[in-house]
This record gives sequence, C-alpha cells and structure tokens, in this order.
Amino acid sequence: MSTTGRGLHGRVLDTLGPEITAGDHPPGSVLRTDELAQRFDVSRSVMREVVRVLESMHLVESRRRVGVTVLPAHEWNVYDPQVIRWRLAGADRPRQLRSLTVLRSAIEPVAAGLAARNATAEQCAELTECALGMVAHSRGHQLEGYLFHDMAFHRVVLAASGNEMFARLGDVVAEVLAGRTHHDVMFEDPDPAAVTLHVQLAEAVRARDAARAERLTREITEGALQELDILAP
Amino acid sequence: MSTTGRGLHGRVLDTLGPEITAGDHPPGSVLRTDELAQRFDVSRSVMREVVRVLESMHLVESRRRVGVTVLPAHEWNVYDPQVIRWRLAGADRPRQLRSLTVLRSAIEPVAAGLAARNATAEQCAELTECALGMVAHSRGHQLEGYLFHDMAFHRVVLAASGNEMFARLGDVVAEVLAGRTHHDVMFEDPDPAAVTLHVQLAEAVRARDAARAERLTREITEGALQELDILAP
DNA sequence: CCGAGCAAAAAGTCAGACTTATATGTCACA
DNA sequence: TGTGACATATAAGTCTGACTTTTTGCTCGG
Repeated sequence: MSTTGRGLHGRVLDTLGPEITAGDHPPGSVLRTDELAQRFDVSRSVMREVVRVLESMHLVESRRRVGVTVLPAHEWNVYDPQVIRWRLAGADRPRQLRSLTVLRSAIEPVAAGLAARNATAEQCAELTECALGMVAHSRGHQLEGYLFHDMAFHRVVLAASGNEMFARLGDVVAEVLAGRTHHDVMFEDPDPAAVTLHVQLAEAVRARDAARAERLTREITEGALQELDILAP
Repeated sequence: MSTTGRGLHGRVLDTLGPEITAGDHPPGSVLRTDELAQRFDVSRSVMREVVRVLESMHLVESRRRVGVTVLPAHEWNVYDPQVIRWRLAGADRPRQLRSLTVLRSAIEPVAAGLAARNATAEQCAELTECALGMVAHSRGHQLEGYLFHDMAFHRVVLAASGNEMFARLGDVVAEVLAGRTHHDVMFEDPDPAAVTLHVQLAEAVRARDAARAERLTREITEGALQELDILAP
C-alpha cells in the first residue's frame, strides 16, 4: 500500500521525505549529504540519488559549497502523489485533507459533465455496478466495502472524463476518501442521501445528461465540504 | 527560462526527459543504464541519478535484470511542472494545451470565488494593477506587455484563493497563456471583452462578491475554451 | 511435458580519489 | 574606514572499478 520499491534508496526516501514534509527540518535548514549518508548508514551514491529525487520534488535545493537546503512549503510539488501521501501521513493531515477536498469540489463536477459526454458503454456499466455496490454496503457497518466501491466510482468518473489531468487525480480522490473513512469520525453508516446521489449520477452519465451529472456531483462534493466544516461557495 | 541547473545531471535530464514524453521511446521500450551513460558520455553515477528522477516522475520503471522500462503515458506524473514543460515543448503540445485549458476552466472559477473571500488588501491592489496593465497594453500589438500582466493577474487570483493546490497551478496557467500568445494564432490584439472581464473581476474580488467573481471567471475560461474549439459544458 | 536448478545479465551498492564551484575570510590599497 | 582583489576551505559534483543481489530464462534430468 504505502509506496516505493524496496531498495536502500526507497527506504531512505521514505524516512527523509516525510521528515521534510512534516516540517521536521524547517525551511532554510541545511543538510549535508555526507552526514545524511552516515546517519542512514548508506553510501554517498545512494544518498545523492535520494537528494536528487527530493530536489525534483522541489522539497530541497542542492548547491555547491552550501549543502542541501530545505525549501519553503510553497515551493513543493504538492501534486506529486508521493508528496501527497507523505503529507497525509504527517501532522498537517487535516489541512491537507481540506485543500484536497476543495480541489475535488472544483474538479469533479466538471469531470462528471465531461464523463456524461465521453463515457464508453463499458464505463457506464462500471459506474452503475459501483453505485449498486455502494447501496449494498450502505447499511450495517460495512464501511470497507462501501469505501471500496466509492473509490472505484469516483475513479471511473474521472477516467471517463477523457481528460488526462482529471484522470490522474483518481488516486488523490481515493486517498481522500480513504482518509475520511479511516482517520476521521466515520463510525456510522454513510449518509443515505449521498448514496442516492451516486446512483442518480450513474444514471445521468448513462443518459448523457451532462448538466444533471455536473449538478449532482456538485451536491456530492458540497456534502464532502460540509463534513469538514468548509462553507460552501 | 527553460529549466534545471547546469550540471551534467540537468543536461542529460533535459534531453532524455523530452525524448520520453515525446514518445520517442514508446511505452515498454527498455533502456540500459550503461548504454545511456555511453550515449551521453557521462559516468554511470550521473546516469543512475537521472534514471532515479525519471522514475520519481513515473516516466520509467527500473527493474533488476531487465533494465529501465518506459511506462505508458497514463502513468506519468502529468502535474509535475517539468513534465508539463517537456510535453508543451514536444509534438503533442496541442493536446496538452487543451487538457490544461479544461483544467483551468474547472479550477479558476472556484479559485476566484475563494479569492473574493480571502484576498488581502495588498492582493486586491495587485489585481487592479494587473488589470490596468492589461488595459494599457490591449491595443497596438503590445502582446508581450499584455501577456505579462495577464499571467500576473491569474497568478494572483490563484494565490489569493488561499488554497495551496490552486496556488501551485499559477505556473501552469502562466505556461498556457504564454503558449497561446507565442505559438498559436494571436497576431491581433486581445479580445476587448476579455479585458473588460478581467477589470470587472478585479472589482468583484475587491468588493468581496464571490458569486460574481466566480461567474466572471467562468466567462473568461469559457472564452479560452472557445479559442481552442472546445465546446463549453 | 514439467519442474528444479544453474548461469548470465543488469541494476544496486560501495569505497575512494579527484574536480569544480563558491561562500567567506584576509589583506593590501585607497 | 571602506572596498576590492585574492586566497582558502568546503561541500557538492563527477568518475572509476569492484563487488552484491535479484531475476529472467534456459538447460537438463525426471
């Protein structure tokens, strides 16, 4: 579930990356490659590769005669799935979850509208199947089963939009949904209204009703915003 | 303007990255680190670092006894600014520009609505300043000056939204606007209606009128969609 | 025909030497 | 006292070569 392969490289990255995104090393901090290599008990080569990857995520900047400088958060590649995962696992998880939910509220309605135009017959079938799965698991504390179909549902909508930028957010949305179920208060069964909206959305897409699909999705995401006490625009 | 630092690492990356995103090495192709090192006349260490970065962008996958396999496009981290730049510089630039413009049409209206709630006095001032700059350069083929203020305007809106995910798209939007001005047909002065909309948007944000800001931005982005012959949702 | 095991191939890791850029301190000169 | 040129130390950047580990795919025996 978590992440990178299983080499030394990956292990070091999975330690140092979260440390940085968690603010453990504040912006402006200077790390030295040699020291890090010693600390993690790896060779300089491995450490350099890790630093290069962190640099490509704009988490750090490496300069001669200075060292590896930690960059301020507004420089980070916050769309990098790895960075998102690290941040969701860290302390500012709530803030992160809010940002992503607002992002969802902007993207998903438009994506649903496009999906109503572009979805293949197969995708329509998958959508109704997912919606039915959600209904089937909506009562009796079958949270995991519900979550599974919910994630799949939104992933299909984003993919069916035909826009690669939207499609690529499938993982992010899944991550948000999973986070809501697992960490936040969600002991009770899901809101029946939300379940109904998903069923209707599947119908709207199948019926090629773009406007209705967009409106229904807007209702869904507004529900998600309200759960986090974010006032609806 | 273009990119990475100036080490060997950066130079190799700026050659190999675009080759991959351009489809020069089709998905499934296998590259060998040693061969690449020979080809670029660098040591294996440098080549390995490059491969690791490409791997973190999900452009390739490196496996023992197999080599470096090029991944299909749907795996790529298409939100990575570097990947976006590479693709915009390549052959499927038109498709990329469309995807990004649709993304804009989803994000910017919501961002503008939030900006109307959250913008600081200083940001409001910047906004009107940018709008005035656009007006001043809207006639007489001052395209570069117009573009400059247009990019700044949208960047401020996204930043003022207070959402880091939106703010991080400032570079992307700037890239799209620049692309439109430089590569596509844009010899004539900008549409006066668009200029007016920007001025009104600056006013709406200053007046804290979120609904109006959102609506105006939707008009702006719909104009951008129409320019690319993308039917409005 | 099939499974066990063997050999080769390629990435992964390490250690050490050398190069290059650059921040900073020093000193002479104005 | 301030300023600019120069020297120096430092940490990243690069190269090389040897060794390890994993994995593929083939061979050989059942």
